[in-house]
Amino acid sequence: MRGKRSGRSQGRRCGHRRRGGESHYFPQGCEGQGGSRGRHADGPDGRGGEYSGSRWFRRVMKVTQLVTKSLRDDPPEAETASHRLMLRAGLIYQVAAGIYASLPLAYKSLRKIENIIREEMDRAGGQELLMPALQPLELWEQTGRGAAFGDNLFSLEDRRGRPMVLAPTHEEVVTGIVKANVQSYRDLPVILYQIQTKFRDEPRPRAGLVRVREFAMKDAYSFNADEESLDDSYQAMAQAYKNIYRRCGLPVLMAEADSGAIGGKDSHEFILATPTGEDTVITCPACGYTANAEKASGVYHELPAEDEESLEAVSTPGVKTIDGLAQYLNISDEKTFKAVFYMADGEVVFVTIRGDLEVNDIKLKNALRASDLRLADDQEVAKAGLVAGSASAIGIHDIKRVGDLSITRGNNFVVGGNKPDTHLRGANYPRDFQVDILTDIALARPGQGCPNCGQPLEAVRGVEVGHIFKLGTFFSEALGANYLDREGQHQPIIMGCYGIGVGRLLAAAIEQNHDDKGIMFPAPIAPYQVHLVGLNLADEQVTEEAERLYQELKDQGIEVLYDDRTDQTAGVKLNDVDLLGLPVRLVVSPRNVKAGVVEFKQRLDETSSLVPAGEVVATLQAMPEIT
RNA sequence: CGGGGCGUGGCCCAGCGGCAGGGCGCCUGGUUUGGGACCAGGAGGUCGGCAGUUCGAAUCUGCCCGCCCCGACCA
Repeated sequence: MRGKRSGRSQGRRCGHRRRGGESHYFPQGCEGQGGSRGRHADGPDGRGGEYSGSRWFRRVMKVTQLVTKSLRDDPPEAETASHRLMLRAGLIYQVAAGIYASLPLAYKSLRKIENIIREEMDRAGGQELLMPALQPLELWEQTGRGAAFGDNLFSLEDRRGRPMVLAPTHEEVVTGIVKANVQSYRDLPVILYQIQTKFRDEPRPRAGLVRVREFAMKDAYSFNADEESLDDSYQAMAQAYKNIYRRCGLPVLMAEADSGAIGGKDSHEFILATPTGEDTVITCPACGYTANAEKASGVYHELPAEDEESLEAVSTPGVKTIDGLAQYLNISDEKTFKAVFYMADGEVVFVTIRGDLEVNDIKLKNALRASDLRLADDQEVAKAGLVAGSASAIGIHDIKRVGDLSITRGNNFVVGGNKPDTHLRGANYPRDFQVDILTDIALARPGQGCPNCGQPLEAVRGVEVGHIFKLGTFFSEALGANYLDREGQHQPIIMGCYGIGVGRLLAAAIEQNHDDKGIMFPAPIAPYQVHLVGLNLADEQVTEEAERLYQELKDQGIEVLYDDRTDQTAGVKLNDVDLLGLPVRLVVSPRNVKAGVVEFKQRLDETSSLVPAGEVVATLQAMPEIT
């Protein structure tokens, strides 16, 4: 450790040098960080100061030493921004579909993200552990999840022919660990977490690191004796997640989510908004209500009550759609019922919903408790004796019927006549027909009212960068993970699980933070904080000054990537700087050296400024976000 | 799994029955140096694989493999 840095560095790290109340990144003290910065242990190559002490990261790098190179052209296979930019900037290397190597620059970012996650998990009471990726299939059969994952499970055999899997997640193993180590309510609660590689044989990997088949993931698992305790753990994790995203410089939406086939009551997704995202959340700008598209509910137009009219057939030649029907009869589509046919686990299901609404497949699947749900095809519809385009629940008895709550709101609807070119007016539920299940299965849409405050809802696309679940007792019951309560009774442990895809988070961060020139890294997850560029390094004075500045930054513990290439023109170098998108660019050039200044520019800013060479370090150290 | 697109030096692409090409990059020498330089010389490819058609196949046909996009799927 050589001296002058360490003291002030630690103070800085703890936030003491923040100014003006700005506190974007390190708002909560500095547990778990003590002394890891500003220490200059000699690295394995003996070059002092290039490695951080306890983390053993290389803190500085010369471009001429970097293995990877940027690409001049956009890779044609990459359409989404993060994928394109990560390939171009030399962050990732594709090995196969959905399988990537993280090259040194990306790996630095990933390690930073991991460390932020690690610190927040530890702060929330988590204990880190490592579990095997390779597991016997038998374990997955005990919970039925071998079948549930199906082809998404990477499977193989060991040399004795024993079926094995590459784990897509670790609930089974972690539950076994807890079962072996927890007997009493006194041992609970427990939160364990892991950051490691997981495998899912995704049917369609896409968008670079957004959806891959092998990926680094943080999963945490909570084990609690009762619901209240589970709630505490869940809230602690939710808060930890918020801290993580804030510290990464990423604004995320926390959305109510469907808890899935296994899940218990609560589930939330964390969504980073970007137009190329795979998921849609419905959100209320007025009150903050946010839910994913599968879960969200919206308030739709209420129809005034009317006296029930009698049922009457109308001829509707050629009319097969709701739009066509509304137009033909000159009525609003709100005054019609649509019929939709599904196949749920091989059984035809008849679904009725108001004509202006759409069926939410996930809600329907949950209502039916079906494991496989899809739209019925024409043959299946015909075989069930249903008339597509003119169907209604009236007179249907031998098929399972599901009605959306919207069919109870209003009177005198136009419905199918169950024979071609015929509809019925004056249809009223439940006078004219019944359903087997009546519940909310409507898809929420932007423009509908917020269920909390009634203001119009909006739809936002984004990438899911975290998901937390209350699991309940599914795994503990299947695997016999019980504890003894105060009365000496065996009880299944109540579980929760909490995941963040590390690589996906990086990809989503880039997806959200880039321009047409390249990446714009949020400082906390940037591979280096400063991109030092020497222009015209054939000039000895320039080289001397650039090297001096590099050394000074290195000595001050500032992470710097130094473009020391002598064989590239200014254009190439400056474009590479914009492409990689580190927070700060410093340019040393003949004219700057003559003037005794260094050009200073932030990636987020349009303009640069000239800083006296002697004040560069002080300028950087005055920036709260630069580490 | 359905639909579409694409596989040609390290990268981006042209060629589509008759000698395998261009740009970038790379190597050597020289000139250049603030937004993807210039000159001269040079290295580098079983044209994704297999089979077939043909005097002759990168080019036509069939099968297969791989990659990308849309959809399905995504506790």
